[in-house]
Amino acid sequence: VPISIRDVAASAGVSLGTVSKVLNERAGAQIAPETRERVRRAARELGYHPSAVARALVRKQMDTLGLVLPPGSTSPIRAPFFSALVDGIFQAAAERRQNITVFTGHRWRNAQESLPYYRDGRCDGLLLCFQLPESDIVTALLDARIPMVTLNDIHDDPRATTVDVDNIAGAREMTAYLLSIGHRNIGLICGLASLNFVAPRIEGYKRALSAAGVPFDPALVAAGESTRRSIAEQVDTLLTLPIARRPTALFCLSDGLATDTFIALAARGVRIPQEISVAGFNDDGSASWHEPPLTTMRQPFVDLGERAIDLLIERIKDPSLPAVVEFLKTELVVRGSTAPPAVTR
Amino acid sequence: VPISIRDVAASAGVSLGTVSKVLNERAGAQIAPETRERVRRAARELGYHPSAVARALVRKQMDTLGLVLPPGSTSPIRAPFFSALVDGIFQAAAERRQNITVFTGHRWRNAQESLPYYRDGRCDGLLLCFQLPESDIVTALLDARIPMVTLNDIHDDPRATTVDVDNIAGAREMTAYLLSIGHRNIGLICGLASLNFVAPRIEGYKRALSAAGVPFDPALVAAGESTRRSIAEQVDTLLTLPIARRPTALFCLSDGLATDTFIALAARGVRIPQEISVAGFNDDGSASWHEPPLTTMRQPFVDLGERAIDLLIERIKDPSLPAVVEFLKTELVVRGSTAPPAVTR
DNA sequence: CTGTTAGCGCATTCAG
DNA sequence: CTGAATGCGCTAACAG
Repeated sequence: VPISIRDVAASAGVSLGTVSKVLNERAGAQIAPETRERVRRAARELGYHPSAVARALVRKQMDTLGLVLPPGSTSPIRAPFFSALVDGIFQAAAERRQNITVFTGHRWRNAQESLPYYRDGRCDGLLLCFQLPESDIVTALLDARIPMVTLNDIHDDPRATTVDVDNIAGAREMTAYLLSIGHRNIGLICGLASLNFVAPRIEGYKRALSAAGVPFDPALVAAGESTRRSIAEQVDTLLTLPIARRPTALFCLSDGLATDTFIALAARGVRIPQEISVAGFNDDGSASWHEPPLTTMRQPFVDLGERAIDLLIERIKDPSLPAVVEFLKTELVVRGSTAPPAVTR
Repeated sequence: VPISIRDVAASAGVSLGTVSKVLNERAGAQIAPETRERVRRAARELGYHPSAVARALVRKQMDTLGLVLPPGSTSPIRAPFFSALVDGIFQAAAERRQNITVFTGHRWRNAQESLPYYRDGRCDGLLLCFQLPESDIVTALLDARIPMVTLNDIHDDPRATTVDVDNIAGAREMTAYLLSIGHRNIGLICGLASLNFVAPRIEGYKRALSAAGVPFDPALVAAGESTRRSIAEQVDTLLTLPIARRPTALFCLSDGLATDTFIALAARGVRIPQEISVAGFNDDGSASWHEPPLTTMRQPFVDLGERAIDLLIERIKDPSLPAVVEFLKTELVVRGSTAPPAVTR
C-alpha cells in the first residue's frame, strides 16, 4: 500500500502543502516548531517516503546522471580502465547525492535512435565515455542541448565540455623517465591507433625525445589492433628490428596493451626488466597484478569523476555556461618492470 | 523548449488522448489509419519524445532496475569479478529494454537509511550483489515488499529469490579434475572465509575428496583475509607443511585469490605449474592475463544477469510470485597453470 | 504561520 | 473511431 503525502497530511491534521514544506526544509519557509514535529512524526509512523518520480515531474529534475559507455560488443566495462573510471564516477556521484543510470550503448545503432532515450527526462545530463571519436552522437547531443560532459575524449566540437588527463604531458614524462635511466631506443606499442588516447601520447613521446636530443625513429612505433594477437605481432615487429635500432624499452600506451605485451614477451622467453623494460599508462589496477609489477602513469580516476560530475551539475543548473576543457595531471608510478638497459649491447 | 504531447495534438488537429493512443500502439485501440499517420508525422516533425517521468507517474513503472553493489570502500566494481557480473547484467538489461541505475552503497550506513532511496519509485525493483551476508538490508527490503533478486548470495530468508552458480558442484568438479591428473594433496586458498562463496566451495572440495577416497586434511585449508599480504601468508602456511602433507596443487577459491597466489609464488621462486599447480574459480577475465594462463571454473555471467533480470521482471509484474532459488552450471576451463604433479616427491 | 489552488506531462476511463 | 475529463503524487505560488 503506497502511502502518499496526503495520508501524512491527514494523519498530522495539516494541509498537503505544509507537509511538503516541512519535509523539504525549504529555505524561508516559516513553520511552527510544534507543527513541524507533528508532521515529522506522522511521516515517520506511516513510513512515508516521497515519490522521486512525482517530484521530478514538477521540478523537472531527477538528480540522476546518465553514464554512456562506448557501443560495441567488446564489453568495455570489463576492461580494468573503464572499471576504474566508472568506479571514480560512482564515488563522486554518491558524494553529491546524484544517481547514475548506465547506458551501455549496445542497443543504440546511431544518434537518431539513441537520442530519445537520453532526453526522456530520466536523467538531467549525460556523462560520455567513449574510446573512439563518436562525432555523430556527440554532435547530435550538443544540437539537442542536452547538458553533457565528455570524459577522456577530446572532441573537436568547441561546444563540448571535457575533462581528461594531460596525455601529452604524461607520455612526455614517462618517456623522459625511460630516457633518464639510460634507454635510447624506446619502442611504442600503440594498439588500435584510432583510439582517442593514442595520438596525444605519441605526441608526448616525440616531445620528450626531441627535448633530449634523441632522434625520432618511426620504425619504433608499432600499431595495429588492440587484440592480443595483434599486440604480439607489434611486439615481434619491434623485437626483430636490426640490433642497433632494436628497443631496450617498450612504452605501451595503456596498461591493457602492457598486459598483452607481457604475455607476448613471456611466450618468447624475454625477461622483464632484465632484457627489456616495459611501461604502461593508466595504472588501472591491472598494473599491480603483473609480475613484475608494471611501471605506469597513474590517472586520477576519482578526480576525473569528480570534475566531470561537478562540471555537469553546473551546466545542468545553468545551461548557458561556456564549454571548458580541463586537463588533470597524471603521476608516474615506478615499479619493477623498468630498469636501465643491459650494458652489453 | 520542451515539447509535450499537447503540442503534437494541436499540430495534428486531434485530441491529446488520441495522440497517446497512436504513439503507444495500445492493443484494441482503433484508430483511423489516416489520423494515425497525421499524428505520427506531427510527432516526428516536432521532434516529440514522451517524458519517461510523467509516464512513470501514471503507470507506476519506470522500466528501471536498481543495481545494489556491496558497501565498503573497497571499490568492488573495480574487481574483475564484479565487472564481469555487472557487465552481464547490463547486457541482459539492454536486451529487455530496462535501464539500470547503480547504487554503490558507499553512502548508506544501514538498512534504515538506505531504504527510502530504494523505494522512491526511481526503480521498479532491485538486483542485489553482495559478497558478505547483509542480512539486515535484505530483511528490511523483503519486509518493505520491494521486488528484488539476490545475485550470488544465497540468503537464509526463504522469501528471497536468488540466482547463483552451483558452487558446490563447481568446486567438486575442479577438485575432481585436480585429483584426476594425479594430485592428492590439494591446498585451498580461501581468503576471507566469511565471503558468501567460500563455504559452499569448501563443501564441494570435501565431497570430491570423499568420492575419491582421499582423506580430508584440515591443514590444507588456508584462510585469513583477502588482502595480498594475507594471501601470501596463506600460501606460506601451505608451502611450509611437512613434505608428506605439502600440497602439489593450490585451489584458490576465486580468480582474485589466484592472482595474489601467483604473485606470492613468484616472489618465492616457485614455478607454475612445474613445481605447483594453481587453479582459480570464476574466469572473470583476469584469468587469461596470467602467465601461465589460469585454469579455472567459468561462471556464466551473462546467463546469471539474464536469469536475475527475468526473475525480477516477473516479480515486478506479479509480486505474489513465490521465491525461487536457481543454480546455474559452471564450466571447467583448463589452461596452463595446472599440470600433473612432479613425479619426484 | 498555514491552507488552497494550479498545474508538471501523460494514460486512461467514459461519453459521444 | 475520437474527444473530454480525471488524476498519478508532488511542489510552488498565492492567499488568507
